[in-house]
Amino acid sequence: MISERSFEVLRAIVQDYVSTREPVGSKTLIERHAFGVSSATIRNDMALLEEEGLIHAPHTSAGRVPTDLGYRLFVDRLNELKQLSASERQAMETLLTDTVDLDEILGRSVRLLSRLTNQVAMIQYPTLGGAKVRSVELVSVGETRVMIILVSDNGRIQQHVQDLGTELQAEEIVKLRNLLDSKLRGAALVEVAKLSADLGSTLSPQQSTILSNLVTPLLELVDSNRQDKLMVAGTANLVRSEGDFGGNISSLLDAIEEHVVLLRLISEMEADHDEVSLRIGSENQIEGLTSASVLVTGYGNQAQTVAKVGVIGPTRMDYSSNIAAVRAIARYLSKSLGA
Amino acid sequence: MISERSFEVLRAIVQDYVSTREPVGSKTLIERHAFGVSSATIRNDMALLEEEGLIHAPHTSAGRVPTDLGYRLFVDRLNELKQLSASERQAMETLLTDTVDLDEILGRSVRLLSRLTNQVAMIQYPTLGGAKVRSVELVSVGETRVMIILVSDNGRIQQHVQDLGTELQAEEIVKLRNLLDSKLRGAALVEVAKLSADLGSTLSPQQSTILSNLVTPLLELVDSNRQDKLMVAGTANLVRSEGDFGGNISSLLDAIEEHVVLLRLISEMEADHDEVSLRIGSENQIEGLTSASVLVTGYGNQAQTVAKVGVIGPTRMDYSSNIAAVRAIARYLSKSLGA
DNA sequence: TATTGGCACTCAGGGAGTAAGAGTGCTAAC
DNA sequence: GTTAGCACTCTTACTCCCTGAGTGCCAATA
Repeated sequence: MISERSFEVLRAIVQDYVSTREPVGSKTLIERHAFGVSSATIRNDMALLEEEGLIHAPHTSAGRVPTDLGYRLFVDRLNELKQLSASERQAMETLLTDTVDLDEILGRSVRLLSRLTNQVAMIQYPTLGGAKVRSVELVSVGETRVMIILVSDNGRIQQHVQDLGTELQAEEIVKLRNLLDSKLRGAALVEVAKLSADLGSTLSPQQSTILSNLVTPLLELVDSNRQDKLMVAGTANLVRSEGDFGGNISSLLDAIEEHVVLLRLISEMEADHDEVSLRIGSENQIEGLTSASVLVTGYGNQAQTVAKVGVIGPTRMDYSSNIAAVRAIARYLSKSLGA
Repeated sequence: MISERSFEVLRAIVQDYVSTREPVGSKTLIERHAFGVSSATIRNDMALLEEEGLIHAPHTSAGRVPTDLGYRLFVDRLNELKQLSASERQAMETLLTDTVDLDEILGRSVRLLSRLTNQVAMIQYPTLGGAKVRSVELVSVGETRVMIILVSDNGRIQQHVQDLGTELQAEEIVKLRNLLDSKLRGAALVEVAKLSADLGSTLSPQQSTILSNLVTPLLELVDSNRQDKLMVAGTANLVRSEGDFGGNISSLLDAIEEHVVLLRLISEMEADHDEVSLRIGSENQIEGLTSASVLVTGYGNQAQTVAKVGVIGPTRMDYSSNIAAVRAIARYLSKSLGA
């Protein structure tokens, strides 16, 4: 419907507004961008864009600001992405070296992402997805307590300490461990619940009650993988762009601290490997996020999306750079986890 | 030096300013508090307080605001602390039930504390202090990687995954585990480094290189307990009281996200069990925190301080309530960890 | 000596009025 | 379809002024 030049005008408006933070008018537009036409022509285009709901004037005598819809169109037609700068690549490389610990990797990654984008960055802990059980371990942890360790083949390790009420002999623990491990090893995590049901046929009544005391937390471990954790960094960036929100930052910060809410949102957003999913402003129905944009992509090992990385910021953000940065971090994370 | 009534005036100023957020003048003061004297007398007292550097007038025709020194004196003479309200007690009770997981306990506690105080709350992960090794475990985690688990007698469990480069037989792992466990079990964490030195005399050269590959991360585990972790909640509260800072919130948020800085600060502050340590405004030399107050107390099991809990907020905060809340949470944490 | 009433003085904050400037929409001409 | 021109609309910043809260000081009082 809208002409090619009109779209170029939209793009210019988005770019200028993002960099200057000020409504952009027809005159400044032709000064900065070499359209071959006069300001009057641009004005006509702008009127059209406004009619389409893509831009909007805060007041009569002001320039125009992109609407959520405008950003959306801009992003959808975004073809060339910014490259990371040399120093940014450098930072990535430094990050890549050493670090084996999952927490460490994720922690460094969020911080880097938030610095790269100047936004709030978040990384979802890898979920088990279609992962399999690599091994189950039981370890005595003093008195009546036992630590259950679940190792899955995506490298994630989870543990839980369970109080069994009665003291166990070392041999008993070994026996139970062997039983659990042999039954569950190699099974998909999804199947663990089913498999655990028909265990313990060969055990004494006492032992089987103990076993059931162990299985319950084990299932919770598996399950806690779905309602998993989130790591966030760079909230200070939010305050810096406070003006871009309606001063509603505190509710936004609340929403961000409520990891549960974010996780739900994130998991709703479909983003396969190397694809980016984006919710702009009012596209988010979640309270507190309606004037923010959420940008995520998936990461994970071996072609299988395991979790999401992304940023949260004002709708007025540099989508192009941010998408590039989020992708880069996602690729890096995938590589790290693949190892 | 200053008279009893003058101090009462200071106290009234602090209280009024904290609750109204506005400089308080002599007239409003006698209206709200029943001093038996006239406003002129109060003015004389105020002049005295100002001379002492305890209060300060933002401008000539405004009321007075407490200085950092004023808050300090107020706090030092604070004798009656506010009680927690019934609903607050209720929240604590609810928190007390169930929950075994350390992360869970700490997580709930920070959130509760931040809600109780309307400030940024923080909890330092329990350090090992004088803790002892309860057991050391080695668990194979696929291919060439091994998980090292260190269980200490304060209930803390730490693990690390180490890539050994070569694949190990199950029996070898058991053997190494037994060796490590027998040597280190019961030892104070501080001694681990020394004890680890004279291990492996009975092993083949190949095995002893593997062993040293295991000991290194083990020592790091012990050591990582010193530069330990921090959990923070309620940063949104900061934004809400933005006006109380010089609009410098973003640098403050940065400082808060830099857990390392906070940890250093916290560890400098001496706060034994049930004692509260407080830095008011400029008493903090750390950049970004100079207009904030940091309030911490210790918590831990068996009469031994293990780590700190506290809040960060504007110097204009309700010290009395906050101290009460921080103490209550600390007591709760101590109780939970004692179990 | 401590307290008080009185009074002149100061100054931030809140309108009201004004001028400048940016930007628009419209129309008529190219 | 594009452009120049123009009248019109608002925001923003600035100035001026006024009001009210609050002070400091002084002389009188108990």
